[in-house]
Amino acid sequence: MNVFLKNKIENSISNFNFNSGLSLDALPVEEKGELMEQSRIIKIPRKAVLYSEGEPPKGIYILMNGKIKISQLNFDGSVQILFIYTTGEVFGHRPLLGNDKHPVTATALADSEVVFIEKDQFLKVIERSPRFSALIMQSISHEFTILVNRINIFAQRGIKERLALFLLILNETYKVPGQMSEEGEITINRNDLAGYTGTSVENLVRTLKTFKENNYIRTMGKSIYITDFEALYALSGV
Amino acid sequence: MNVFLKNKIENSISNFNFNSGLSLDALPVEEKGELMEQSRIIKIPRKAVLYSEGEPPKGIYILMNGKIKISQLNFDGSVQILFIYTTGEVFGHRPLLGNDKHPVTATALADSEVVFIEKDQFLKVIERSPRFSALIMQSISHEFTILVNRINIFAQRGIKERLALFLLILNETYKVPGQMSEEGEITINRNDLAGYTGTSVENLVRTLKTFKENNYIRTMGKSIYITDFEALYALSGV
DNA sequence: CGCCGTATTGAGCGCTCTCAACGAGGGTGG
DNA sequence: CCACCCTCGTTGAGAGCGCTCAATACGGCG
Repeated sequence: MNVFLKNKIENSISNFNFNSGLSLDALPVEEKGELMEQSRIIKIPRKAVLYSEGEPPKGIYILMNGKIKISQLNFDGSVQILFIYTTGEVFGHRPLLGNDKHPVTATALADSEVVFIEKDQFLKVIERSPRFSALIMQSISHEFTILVNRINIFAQRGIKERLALFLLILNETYKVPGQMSEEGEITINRNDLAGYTGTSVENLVRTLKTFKENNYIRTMGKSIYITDFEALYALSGV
Repeated sequence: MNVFLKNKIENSISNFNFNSGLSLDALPVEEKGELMEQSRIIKIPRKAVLYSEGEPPKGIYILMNGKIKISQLNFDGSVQILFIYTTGEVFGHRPLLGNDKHPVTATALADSEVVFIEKDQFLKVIERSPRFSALIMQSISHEFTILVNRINIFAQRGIKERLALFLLILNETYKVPGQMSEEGEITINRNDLAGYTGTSVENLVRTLKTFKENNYIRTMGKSIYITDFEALYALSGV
């Protein structure tokens, strides 16, 4: 894939996904140190729940390695996956700041490790550091924009288009950082992918099949690899 | 409608709508004064556009009276309405803080007046006031939660359910503040209501018709009045 | 080998969309 | 004042998409 197209696609995708929206790397050393001094590491095995919908938030989390899915349960029992976080991403801070209970459930998709920072510690550092406040406002505002874009996708596009877009997003999520290849191994299972796309498993499988027949993707076991980025990009209509 | 039920419904609806999410009333007098000193009032006649998708944000707006719709255009020409702002609401601050271009277009649904505050002035006050920063972080974080809930709605529910929910939201938007009656006159036209619900005009009309036949709503001319809040609430499944 | 969770395929139905036509109401110009 | 037009709302018919239910493969693990 030529580099111009690659950039164009990544650029568009970034309007619908906020991997590393909030990075503590941009923080001055003092604030970062202060945050980290009370932190501890939590291990979450695959399928374990980090927090559940309805719980009061206890602190914020930074994902060190693994994958965490953020999902919401419907009254009818169906599950919608909203985000999948990967290494380096910060989460759990928004309900803390907004005085909400957790609106979502966080579950490990793979064995994961997170750094946990206590609510009080986090709020204390924020209060003292305008720099940190500004960083958070910037990140959440940007993420707000991204969610608005997503609502549009869900309200207006069919499953083919949505899946095309989410595969491109997942490729970003699953590709190995620092590696030149733009192709990631998407290891999410069909049920979760259906919940992410907002459809049933059967429909998801059928759509994947047509993508395979068109050589947009290929599969090995349960893993999915994108073979034609441009086609998916065109299909997603973004 | 008994007061217990009314509260339950309003409470649930507030998870999907953020009327008055950010209110400057909670600001200390000095900050508010500083913000307002450079402000000016802009009149926007019905159907006029306040700002368009893709423009760089110039400042923030406080709606004094009227109604402003926030919409996004799709590549296929369809329009999704995301919010409808009413008196007292603040908007346009998020792209400013997130360094984004406007992701949406703001159009007057009725003759409106807004207070406009310059970008620089707004950012200056924020920088100086941790109190203001905290207020904004709280508001945007909460709004983020609401958008997450909405994505779920669009991804998982059919048109009947969505329309039931949005009618309840619009009732809050259109009811006269301070008036005891919980019933508002929803004056939005069919095309906009379809764009808000995320469906076609024809489908919208049909769904409205079944609501009328079930006595959930009644219409007078183009206005819609809710007659059975409980039924719509149950239907919305929230 | 049998079990269980996951993936895939098939069939049929219902919902939603699109295209098309018609109706109602308001405004304008003759 | 009336005829016309334009916008908005409503109704009908047919096609296609996406859902559910049901059955069948597949693969790891005891």
